[in-house]
Amino acid sequence: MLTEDTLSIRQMCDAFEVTPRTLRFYESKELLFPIRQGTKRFFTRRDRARLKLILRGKRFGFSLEDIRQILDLYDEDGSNEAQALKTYELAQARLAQMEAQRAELDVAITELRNELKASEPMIAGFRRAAE
Amino acid sequence: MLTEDTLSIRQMCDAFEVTPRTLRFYESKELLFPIRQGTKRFFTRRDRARLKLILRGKRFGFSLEDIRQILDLYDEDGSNEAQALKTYELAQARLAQMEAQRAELDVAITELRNELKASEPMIAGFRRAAE
DNA sequence: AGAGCAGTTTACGTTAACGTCAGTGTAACG
DNA sequence: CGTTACACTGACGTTAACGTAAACTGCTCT
Repeated sequence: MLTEDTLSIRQMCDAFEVTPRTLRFYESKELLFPIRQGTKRFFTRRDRARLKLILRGKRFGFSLEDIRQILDLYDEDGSNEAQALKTYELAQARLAQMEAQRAELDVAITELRNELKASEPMIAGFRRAAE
Repeated sequence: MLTEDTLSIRQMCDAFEVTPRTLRFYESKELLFPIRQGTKRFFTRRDRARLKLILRGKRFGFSLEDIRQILDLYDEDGSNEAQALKTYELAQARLAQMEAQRAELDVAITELRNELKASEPMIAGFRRAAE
């Protein structure tokens, strides 16, 4: 109970600067698995580790669904071989996706950087379009 | 008239690789102003210039609303230095965002790559065992 | 006249990640 | 026992940028 290494929903919110709604939402999406005593939630250190990774993933712009799948990597439940292999392949696919995304971003950055360096073309471009 | 320098909606779609729905949507959002003859639309060279910028803006990650505002600025008063500056600053801010995003993406890629390296031996073991 | 396009309007559907009530419960404080 | 403080469960609302389906209208060719 109180002596356990768990946090109430409010403590959890304060610790990670998220709303209760967010934590409940993550639970509904099977990203977190707080202990349910009666109706209340108690978040374990495992939940905290997962939330930390969830928030980091979000900062990187990944969807919650992506994150949920990646989280299984960190879970390390090596009990099931087929599952491990599957998550490994998922991670590989995800990595390829990320690298593609980065490549696109690089192109866009380079382009925009050139526009800014030239400074005038883009502005002039908008002028022409509006005449 | 037919001799005018305009394109039908289909010609416009083919030229820019967008759908009719997209062009109608942009018109409803006041990003484009095709001539309406009866019920049909005819896109002028001005529409084409604007669409070109709209698509470029989208590649840079600007929202349609951002783009509309920028285009409108020059509609009302094409020769305002302050407005040009505002556009420039918007682009700069967006570039900074993209660069930050890229940096974070790099970190994520590296981390995920490490995870994959770490689990490779285990996976290899499973593969051998599965033969 | 009929078929067959191309184009049009209207309007509901989609996805993500929660926000925002509304109504109910529970536990502790005074 | 009443009030305050939190927590819980639905469930509808929100934003962006279109997709998609339904039901026309208008032309042209045969």
